[in-house]
Amino acid sequence: MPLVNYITYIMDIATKYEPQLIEDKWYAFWMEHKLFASKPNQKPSYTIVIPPPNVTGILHMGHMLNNTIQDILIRRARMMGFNALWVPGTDHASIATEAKVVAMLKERGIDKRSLSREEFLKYAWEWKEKYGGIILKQLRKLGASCDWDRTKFTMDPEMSEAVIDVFVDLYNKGKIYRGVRMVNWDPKALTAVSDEEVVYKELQSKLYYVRYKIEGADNEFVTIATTRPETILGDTAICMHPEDERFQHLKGKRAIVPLVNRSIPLIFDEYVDREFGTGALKITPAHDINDYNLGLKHHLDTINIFNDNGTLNENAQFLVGVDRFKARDEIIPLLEKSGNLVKIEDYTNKVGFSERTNEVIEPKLSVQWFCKMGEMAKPALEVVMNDDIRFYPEKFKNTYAYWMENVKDWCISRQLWWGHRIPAYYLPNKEFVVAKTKEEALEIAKKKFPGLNLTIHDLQQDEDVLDTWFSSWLWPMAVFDGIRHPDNEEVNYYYPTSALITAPDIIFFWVARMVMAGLEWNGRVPFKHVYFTGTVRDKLRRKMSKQLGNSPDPILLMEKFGADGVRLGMLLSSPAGNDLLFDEALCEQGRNFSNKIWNAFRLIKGWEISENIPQPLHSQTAIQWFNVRYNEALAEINDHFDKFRISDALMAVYKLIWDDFCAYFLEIVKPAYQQPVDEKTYQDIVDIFERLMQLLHPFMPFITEEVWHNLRERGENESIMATQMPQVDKRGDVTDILVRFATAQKVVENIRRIRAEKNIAQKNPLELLVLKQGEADEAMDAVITKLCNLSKIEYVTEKVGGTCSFIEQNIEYLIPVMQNMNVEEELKKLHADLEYAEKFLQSVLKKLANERFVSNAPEQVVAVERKKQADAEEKIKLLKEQIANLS
RNA sequence: GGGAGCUUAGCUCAGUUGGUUUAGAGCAUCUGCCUUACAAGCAGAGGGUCACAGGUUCGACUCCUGUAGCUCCCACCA
Repeated sequence: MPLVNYITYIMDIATKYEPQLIEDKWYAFWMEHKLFASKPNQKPSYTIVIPPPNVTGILHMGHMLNNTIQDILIRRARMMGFNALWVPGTDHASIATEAKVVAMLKERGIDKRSLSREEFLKYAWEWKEKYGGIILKQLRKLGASCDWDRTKFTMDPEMSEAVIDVFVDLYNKGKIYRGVRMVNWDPKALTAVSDEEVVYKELQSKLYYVRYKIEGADNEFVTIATTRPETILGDTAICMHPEDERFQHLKGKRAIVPLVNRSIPLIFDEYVDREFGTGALKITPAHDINDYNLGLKHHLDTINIFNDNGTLNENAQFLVGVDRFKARDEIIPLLEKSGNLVKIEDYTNKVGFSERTNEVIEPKLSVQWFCKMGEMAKPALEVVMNDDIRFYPEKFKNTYAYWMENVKDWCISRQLWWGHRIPAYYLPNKEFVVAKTKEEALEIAKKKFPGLNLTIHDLQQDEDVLDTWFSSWLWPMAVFDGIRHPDNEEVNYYYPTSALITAPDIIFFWVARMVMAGLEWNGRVPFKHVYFTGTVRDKLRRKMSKQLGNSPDPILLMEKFGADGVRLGMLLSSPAGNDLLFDEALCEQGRNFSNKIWNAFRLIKGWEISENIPQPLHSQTAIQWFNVRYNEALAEINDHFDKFRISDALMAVYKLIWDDFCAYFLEIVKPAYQQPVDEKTYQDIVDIFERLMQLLHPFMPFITEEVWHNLRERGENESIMATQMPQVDKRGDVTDILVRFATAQKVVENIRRIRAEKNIAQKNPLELLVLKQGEADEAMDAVITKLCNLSKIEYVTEKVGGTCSFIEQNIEYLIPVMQNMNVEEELKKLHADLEYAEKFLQSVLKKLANERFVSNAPEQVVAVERKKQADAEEKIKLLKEQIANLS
């Protein structure tokens, strides 16, 4: 490598911020000093409980967004003087985990069915200890400031006990019952799933027209249309609309089911849509929820033709043992052969899939446990509608209200082994008792049935476990042991939690139920604010998915851009509730920002400090201005946080640092090349930089800690995390300096534009003439002089030839230009300005000429218009003079 | 089928109770710069009849009505 290139190479490395080592170093430091730990104390609490990720889960972009926001809120609260606690943990995720374990067993050549429940659970725990909770480790990389010593798992012994307590309590209150219902059966997971766990997808399918012979009539048929011809084998009626003229003559008759030759009644019900298909509907009460309801109403037989795994059973008589989809294909030729198939049409319909296994849901009649929701929903609805709990964005209140008003009972049993086993114990006489333990169950049973002479061996515990959400809904209380010990110090201190950060798709599964549970067992809401994040999508608006391969690995992203960079990238474009269109370019922007800060830091550290030189006026002015500007931004940022506008808050910090601090402030106070900086200015710069790092810390914890530590001498145990966030200074009206500085900025921009247009390098000094009478603003002039490399600013009363000029605040500024000026271009620009000003004046005059405006609008508004008029007229006058001078 | 929400610059979004010059930001774009913190950078510039059509008002991006398009939620018609 040639020497010159080599030097450039070394310089490049030095100027880049390298997050990897720095991030690991500081995370270890925070852990070592237990800076995330919290215990109840005198300070007010600020609590967040993590939405527990599946114990099987690995970090994806949704987690990144969600947890970044939680960390920001927690870190900020900590610095705002709260005792901040973020409780981490994982969810046992019955179906997902059981599936993983079954898969693991299969790999080892073990069939789940060959194992006893106890044996299986042993493997499951083994799996959990070995592979579970990876996600929590990954969160550390992100910088998550969770109190890790408090990590909870929904199947920890005390958590499980709470779940069982709650079940028993609800049962005793009469809110849990056992019943035969049509449930959503997942034939792959072999369990019922709740309505919320079913997702409907549109499918291209067929509509089969099949005719049924009318009993006792020759050559008379009724034709139905169905998408599931295999269920014909379970038909127990045909239904038509009572007012449908086409079928009046069939009233009271019966039909014959094809193939199985069963005689079934023809019934009439308004449920049937006369327009659809043939107007006749086959009824299979065992395998369709609507048919089931009609069956109840019309007292129909129920014939279950499916096994639990979705194959046909003996009741079907045909195709026994064949899978339901294969049976659909195979029954068609049979129907054709028997002369019952009329025609087949293409048809698009919606089919329910299990969210967990992606298997087509089979409606199935079975005995399940249910939890009554109606009574609990009422108060839970109330607290959201009256803003005891606030939703961000607010629109989700509607969704929530609709669900709560139409809430249905919750199917809480699952036919799995991994989970909280239902504490119901069956007796030899088919009765059951519900109790916390088998021993307690025995006591109750003995009292209830004294004649049975029961022993512990007569009791058989229910084989099912509870829906995973039946433990999740207790999470905000249970992590503080607030179910078993409702009045303990921790739950009294930390509960209700401050904010819940979650995704809107679990508003019913989880959020609503937590509210119910909180009110039921604690009497208070579980959280004050609920912030709903959007869905993370790719830049083409597609959801992140494994199949599309459009989901980046967050760990790799953090290695590439730094955790700080990725955190920033996640947030830069994600207002609450709006989908985040993720693009690596956003992380790049985050990384660039890290680098910008890093270089500002390098700049300052490179200066020599002198106690012997006085503070220049421009530096003094810049410091005065920046402090006011900081205060203004701080107030704005606080306001954004109050409204949970996190990305707006970030943008405000971002601009404060990049635009105000780097682009203006540092450029003003920067000493000339190889010149020292005066002590006073230096100290103020460090102070300002420090306060900026504090403001940014919640968003970018790592780089801010690194810079903060190196700005001054720090003690071994000090951390930016433990500092107090600066507070808004409300004293005095200080907007004057902001206005004056803004004007100075305009002047600077004009001079820079002229330099660019005239191709005059920054190193060549310019003179600035100001056509103004009265006092000069020396402080701002000093700033302008520094930023624009002026040799002097002179106040004049008359125009000078050979100058470029511009107007700011109706003051004319002139710059003598040595080179030949392009008069034509100058004039063109002036004419454009003039045209703009005149058009503007016209619009103002038009308004003022409107008598109704003048008489109706508030005085203030009219005054503003008159001021606009005066200003515009003055500007036009100046522009005309300039044009005259040049012509 | 029912409900909610959205439509502002090329993209993603702000725009607080109607009136602060003729609508803002970030990114992207264009032009010129390797200037001594930073080319992952600096300086400057361009870009929008606020979806459409009406209405209310002295005045509408903002309020009302209708139309079109998009998104989400709920229901689950075979």
